[in-house]
Amino acid sequence: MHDINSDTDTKNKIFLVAAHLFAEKGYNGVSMREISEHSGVSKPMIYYYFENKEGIYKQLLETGLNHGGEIIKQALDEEISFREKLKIIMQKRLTLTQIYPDFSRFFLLLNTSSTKFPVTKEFEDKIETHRNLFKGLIQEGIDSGEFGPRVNPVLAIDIIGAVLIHYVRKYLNNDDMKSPEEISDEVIELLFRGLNE
Amino acid sequence: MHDINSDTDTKNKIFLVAAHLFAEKGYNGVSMREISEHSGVSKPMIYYYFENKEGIYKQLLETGLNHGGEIIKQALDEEISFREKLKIIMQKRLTLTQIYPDFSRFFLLLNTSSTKFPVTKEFEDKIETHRNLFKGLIQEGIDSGEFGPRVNPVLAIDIIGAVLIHYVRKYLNNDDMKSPEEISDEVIELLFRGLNE
DNA sequence: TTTTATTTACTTACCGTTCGGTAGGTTGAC
DNA sequence: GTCAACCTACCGAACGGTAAGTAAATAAAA
Repeated sequence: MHDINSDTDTKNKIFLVAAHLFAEKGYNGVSMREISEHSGVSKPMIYYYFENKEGIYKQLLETGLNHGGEIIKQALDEEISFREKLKIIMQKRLTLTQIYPDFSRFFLLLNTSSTKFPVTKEFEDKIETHRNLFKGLIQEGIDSGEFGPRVNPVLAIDIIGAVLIHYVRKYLNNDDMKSPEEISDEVIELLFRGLNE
Repeated sequence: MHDINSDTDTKNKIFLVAAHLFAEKGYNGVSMREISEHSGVSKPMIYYYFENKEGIYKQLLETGLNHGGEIIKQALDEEISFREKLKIIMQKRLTLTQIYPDFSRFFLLLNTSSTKFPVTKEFEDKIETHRNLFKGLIQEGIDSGEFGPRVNPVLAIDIIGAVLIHYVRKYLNNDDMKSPEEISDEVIELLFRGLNE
C-alpha cells in the first residue's frame, strides 16, 4: 500500500527510519521511541500515520514483497535463455541490495529467522506466490533442456536460491564487492559448469 | 566453559530453555521472566548461575562454537578425498541440526542477522578461526586438484558455505527431509558435476 | 561426637527504567 | 468553523536486575 516516493514527508521519514532500525536490530530490538527520535517525528505522530508497531512492520513487508515480485515477473517476460534469466534476476536483486540496503537487510532477517511475528496469513500467501514464480522459472530450465538430464530440479532450486541469498548477505556486509553483473555472471556459470571442471 | 552434560540440574535447565527461546525469538524477543517461567527456575537463581542476560547468550555462543569447531577438525584429520570430507562435514552438521535443533537455530540467527549484540571481540576471533579452518579445507581441494582449473576458489567457498547453511535451515523448518547422508551426497555431487550435465 | 560457623541453593518482594500506546490540547490552512 | 497535522504529558505493564533473608548441607572447632 505504501509507495516509497509518495505520501507525506513525515510518513516517509518514519517509514525509512523504521526500515533501517528493524533491519539492524530486528523487530523486538527497536522501540517506538527510537523510531521517533531517529526520524525527528514525535511518537504520537507515528501512531497517527501507522496503526501501531506491527502496522509499520507489515507495511514494510508489503512494500518490499511487491517490489521483489516485479523483478522476477519482468525477467520471466524477456526473450532470453533460462541461464540469462537467472543471471538477470540475480543481478537485479544485487543491484536492489546496493540501492536499498535497509530494505534488503530487513528481508534477509525475515527469510532467515523463525521468529513468530506479524507475518500473518496474508503474507504467507504472498510469499508462497513468490516461491511459485521462482519454481516456474526453474521449470523453464527443465523444459528447455538447459539443465542436464541428471539434475534433480528440487536440488537445483535449493542451490540457486541459497547462493542468491548468500550473495545478497555478502553485499550487505562487504563494500569491496565486484559489480552485480560480474558476480552474477561468474556464479551462475560456475554453478552450471560444476566445481570439477 | 559450559558443558551441556555437567554442572547442576538447575543451571542446565536454564541453559536449555534459554537456547530454545533465543533460537525462536532472538535476543531482544526473550525476557528473563520468560526464561524463568519456562524453566521453572526463579529469576534471581538465573542471576545466581549467570552474570546477566548477555552472560547466558555468551555461554551459549561459546558452547556452540566449540562444538562446531570440533566437527571440522575431525573431518580434516581423516584420510579421505576432499570431496568426501565436504560430504562428511555437511552430513555431520545436518545430523547435529537434528539432535540439537535449538542450538542450531540459535546459530542460524547469529550467522544471519547483523544485530549489534553481545558478540564481543573474543567471539569475533573464534568465528574467524572457524572461517580459517574452512578456508584451509578448500585449499586442500585446490592443492589436490579436485577443483577444476577454471574454478575460482573464493566463489567455491561462498557457494559451498551458502548451500550448507541453506540445508541447515531447511532441516529446521521441514520434517519430511531425506537423511543427512543422502542429502549431503546428492548436493555435493551435483555441485561438482554442475547443473548442465 | 556434638556444636558452631560457613557456604550453597534457594525464596519473596521490590527497585528504577523503558516499553507500547493514548488522552487531550494547540495550531494553521482552507 | 472545521479538520488535518502536530504537541506535551502521561498511563499501566513489562523490562533487567537486586536486596535481604532462609533452609539445608558441609566444614571446622569443641
